[in-house]
Amino acid sequence: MSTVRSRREQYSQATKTALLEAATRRFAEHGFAGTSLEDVAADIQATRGAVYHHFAGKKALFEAVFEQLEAAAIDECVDVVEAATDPWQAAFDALDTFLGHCCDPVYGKIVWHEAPLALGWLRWREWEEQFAYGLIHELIGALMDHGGLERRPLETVSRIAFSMLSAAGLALSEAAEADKPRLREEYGTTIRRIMTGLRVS
Amino acid sequence: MSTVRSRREQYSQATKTALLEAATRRFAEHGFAGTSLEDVAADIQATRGAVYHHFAGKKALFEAVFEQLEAAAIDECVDVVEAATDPWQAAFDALDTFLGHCCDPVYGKIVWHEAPLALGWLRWREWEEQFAYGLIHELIGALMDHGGLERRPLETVSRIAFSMLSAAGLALSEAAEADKPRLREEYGTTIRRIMTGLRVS
DNA sequence: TCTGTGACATACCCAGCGTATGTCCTAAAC
DNA sequence: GTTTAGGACATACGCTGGGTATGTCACAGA
Repeated sequence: MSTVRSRREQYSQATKTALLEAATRRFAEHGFAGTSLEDVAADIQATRGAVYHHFAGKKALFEAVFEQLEAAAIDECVDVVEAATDPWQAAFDALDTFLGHCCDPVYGKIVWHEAPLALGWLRWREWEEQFAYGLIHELIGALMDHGGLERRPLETVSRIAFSMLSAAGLALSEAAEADKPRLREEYGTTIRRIMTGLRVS
Repeated sequence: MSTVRSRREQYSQATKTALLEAATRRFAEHGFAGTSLEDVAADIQATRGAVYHHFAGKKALFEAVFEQLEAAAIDECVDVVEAATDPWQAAFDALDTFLGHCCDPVYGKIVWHEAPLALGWLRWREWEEQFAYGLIHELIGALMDHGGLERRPLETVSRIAFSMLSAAGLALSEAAEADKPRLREEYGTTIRRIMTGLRVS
């Protein structure tokens, strides 16, 4: 997999990684609008030229940060889903894993707080479609097919489910560290209760 | 109520109103970021000086637009709530009124699409707390007290309810005109179904 | 050793917000 | 009727920050 790399290539890769890390910190701390590329570059003793060499622009840099965080989170959710035996357990385990991730301040702030602001709703959902959205679709579809979940328009139900998760993610990401366990519990049980309330058989 | 106004005052008020209207159109069409104060001013044959005379800045102008739209919508919802006889009818009527409002492209775009982007989540929710949020709190509280709605942390339930409305508002505001009736129906029945699923008595 | 190219740095342009200052015109005071 | 104060804008400027065009240097291959 990893071929032998020239020193140049290694340096370049290291720079890109460092930029991503710095950008992640900056975006999480100061938000998208409050972060200038100048600052990000300065954090790794470079200039904006380096940023524009590795990324197409500010948005692209943010998207790279976003994608990295989101991919990690979704991967973990997919794992627990695949490990589950019935659709309800799959959905609830995924929910719990997701809520756990949202307690990470960096993930919460960037994915739920900043991403819609930075990318706009449209691009944000395009990205989410690639990640969470597909999983939600799948989970809810499975619940309707084999879990006795009342059959309703999948798109609408998915959007609503997504919005509930978004509310939880937002709440957790801006909560004080001390409140997170309680909030996580509250959102978890409430969302589970809402879903089971839709069960008809 | 309306005292006699000097001509100057009348002119000034007319300018301010015209600015608000122009800004509403611009923000609805091109979004917050895509609208420059230059354009808004030019629309009424004025300069940015006029904008800065009447409003503290771009955000303040947007907030004025936002407040105007939101106040009108909430007022109408409050009316139907007050006309209702039981808490479930109140909640469902308010929901329906709300969904109706979201079909207005201007309201939908500005309040649900642009406002969070323009103001950030925090300031947005501060505003919403003043409008929708209070009403939702009240409605859900009443449902818990007298409607047999399962008693759960009010704050969390309100946030989740709010997020569902937000999803509906967002979906309706970006839907093609032809899809709106169907979507409105789908979101309405689904949300009602979710709420009744939480009834325990 | 020479040349090409990748990895940046530097320098510049431009949009757009905010602000400081200027101007005109009205309304009131004298 | 003249003066004066202040409101309602217009004009001009500074500054931040994203994007782009160009320059430079080191490394890799011939």
